[in-house]
Amino acid sequence: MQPTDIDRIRRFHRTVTRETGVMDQSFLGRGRPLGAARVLNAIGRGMEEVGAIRDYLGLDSGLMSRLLRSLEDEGLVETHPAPQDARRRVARLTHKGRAEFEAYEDLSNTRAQRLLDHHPNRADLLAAMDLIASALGQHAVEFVEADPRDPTSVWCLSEYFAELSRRFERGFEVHLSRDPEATDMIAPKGAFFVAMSDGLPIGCGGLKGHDGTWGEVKRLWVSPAARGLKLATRLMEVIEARARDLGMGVLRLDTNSQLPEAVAMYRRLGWTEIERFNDDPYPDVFFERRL
Amino acid sequence: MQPTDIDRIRRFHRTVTRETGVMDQSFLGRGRPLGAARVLNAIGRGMEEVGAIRDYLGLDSGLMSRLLRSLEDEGLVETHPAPQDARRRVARLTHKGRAEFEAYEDLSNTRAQRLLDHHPNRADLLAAMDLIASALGQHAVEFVEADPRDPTSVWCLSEYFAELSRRFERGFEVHLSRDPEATDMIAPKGAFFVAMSDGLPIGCGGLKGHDGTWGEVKRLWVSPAARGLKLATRLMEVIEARARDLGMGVLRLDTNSQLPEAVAMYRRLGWTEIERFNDDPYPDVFFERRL
DNA sequence: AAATATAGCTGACATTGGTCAGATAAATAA
DNA sequence: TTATTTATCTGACCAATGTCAGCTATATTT
Repeated sequence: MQPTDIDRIRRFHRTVTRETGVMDQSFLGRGRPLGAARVLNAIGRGMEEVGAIRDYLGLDSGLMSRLLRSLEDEGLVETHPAPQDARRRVARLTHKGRAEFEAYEDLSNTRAQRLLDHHPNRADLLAAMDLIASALGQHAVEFVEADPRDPTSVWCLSEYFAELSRRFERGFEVHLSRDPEATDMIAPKGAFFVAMSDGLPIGCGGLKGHDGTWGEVKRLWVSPAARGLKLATRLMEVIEARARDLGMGVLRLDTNSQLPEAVAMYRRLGWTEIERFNDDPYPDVFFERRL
Repeated sequence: MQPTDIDRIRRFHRTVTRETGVMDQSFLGRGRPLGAARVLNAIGRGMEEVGAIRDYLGLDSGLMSRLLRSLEDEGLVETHPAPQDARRRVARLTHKGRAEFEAYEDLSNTRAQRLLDHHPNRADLLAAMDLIASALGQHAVEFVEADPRDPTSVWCLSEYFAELSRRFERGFEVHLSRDPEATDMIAPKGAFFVAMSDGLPIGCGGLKGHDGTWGEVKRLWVSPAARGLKLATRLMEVIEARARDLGMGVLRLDTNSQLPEAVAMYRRLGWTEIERFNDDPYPDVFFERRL
């Protein structure tokens, strides 16, 4: 009897649920209830505001307060009133708390590493994980504004260029293309956005400002693992919204007929094809959209 | 900054943990604590013996007993002493319990279906899930003896034949090959095993008995998603153990040089290459092993 | 300034999950 | 037969989690 698609997903779910149970058990080994460990983790991962942690973990305010108190009693966490608003509090790890956080991290990392070591095909396994994480996390994607020179942005851009050089018949060399100056994609002239899914970059897009009169969409990239989830469309919405905020009246972009899914998307989103508006050697299709 | 392999696994883990949390929440929506829902689920999925359920869910005997009692009070479950051993008890769903179980199943199925509907590439997504589930569940694989004519066995065999016809230059047609009579792969003459991972078949292997004097390994197949995890080796161990139990003094098998990983495995396991011992048109490599 | 809203804390309480030491009844060994 | 082992159940207990109403201090609105 052939397993149905649903059977396969359910089996996946069962396996993975068991796995997270094992992980939780190993966390308990550090002598702290799971709730407290989760709060410690959230703080260690950079969440500072008590309210933000509460929302992220879905905790009742009373429970949150008590967990925080127990971490303070252990000497792992310090809380202070937020400078701008003394009703709110920010939590920070002490030295000891940082060490404890790292111990939990080690548990997770070791487990991840062992999985990797026991699998014959890392690349496929990781690609599978990226694909699933993107599919499951598609509603939790955050569009973060970033400096295009940040390491994360640079990584996205390098993936983007690598993809172009794979897909263009004649290859792609970024120095031959009109490489927008980073400062043109930074406020107040423009902007650059990275799509983050659970802390991992899975897409990016830039808005290059042209003397305040018009803007250009550049460097729109979505990780292969996240394609088909309408992420590019959502990135475009973010970029257009920003262009409107910056008072731009028109947006343009260039692309290439060797990227047919991109061309199709711009058409679908209501962009109109126009004449060539630059002398970049790579693009051969040009679009415009009035805001 | 490039995400490391560990980053990618951890992100996967976070996403999937959130997902299971959501699932658990939706289970709570039926007004029953998670523990009780899990027991109901185990029974619905065919686990009957109280002890087996307890082991599967990792519950303390006292807690198990109380959860079972609460399900009985709700009229969802009936327990009876086991016929062979009246100390043990078997639990069965009542009509009402069956309906409640189905309601939980619907929740899971609906969620799975929605994921499927929202993804552009079902085949890749499912393959990714199979790959990960096999990697994570590799230590929980069960080798179940089955009739080779069972639907599950038939499905494995059809996958096996499909693979052969893809990989053999001249294709493969089962009726041209020496198709062992199913009864030769059933006790007491032989055996057929299916490797089950969380309820899904991911591999199989048969032992064909030849008049009690010697045995032949047939139909050794491992699902593509589970390759590289030494599953074939473990299947071979199970088959050899059974051959010994059946008093066979020697095992033989035939294979094909177009399946180099299989040939390499037999060599690695200490099998010795021998002369052709049958007139099957497909194999061109023959092995033997004394027990 | 007074009223209102917000963020977090505290105490009281219920539920759930988990543990343990017997109790009971049936099976098995001596 | 009697003693021992096994499978489950019961009662007592505890820690963790979750919920709620009210409290305090600060910010915001009127």
